[in-house]
Amino acid sequence: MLETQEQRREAVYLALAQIPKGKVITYGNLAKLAGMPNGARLAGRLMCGLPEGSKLPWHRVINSQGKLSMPVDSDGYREQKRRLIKEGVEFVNEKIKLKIYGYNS
DNA sequence: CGCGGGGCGAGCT
DNA sequence: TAGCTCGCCCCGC
Repeated sequence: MLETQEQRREAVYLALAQIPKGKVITYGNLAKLAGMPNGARLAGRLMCGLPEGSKLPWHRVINSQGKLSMPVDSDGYREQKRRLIKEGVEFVNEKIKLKIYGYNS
């Protein structure tokens, strides 16, 4: 199970697809849900390579520090933050309150 | 086949 | 809280 990268990719996508609107999940947790206890970095890599038109809520994926894992001066950062705020997620000093918005299965 | 680096994470100082 | 180190896994050179 989860032998090929395609299977792992699917697993991560499926896990990501079940994150409800208004919630966020960490890379590590996402990988975990996908059946990869130590695939946090892989999850991050997959986010990088996500297709533009993908309906997946990639913006709900952040790092364990409750922050967006990319340069604050990048467009991607602003885009992700904008989408999250639009879903009702609060930011405090560029950080998200995982305690409240964190997703847990 | 080793090496360095990355949208990570946990632990220590 | 900020920085650093170390472990994991995947990729490109």
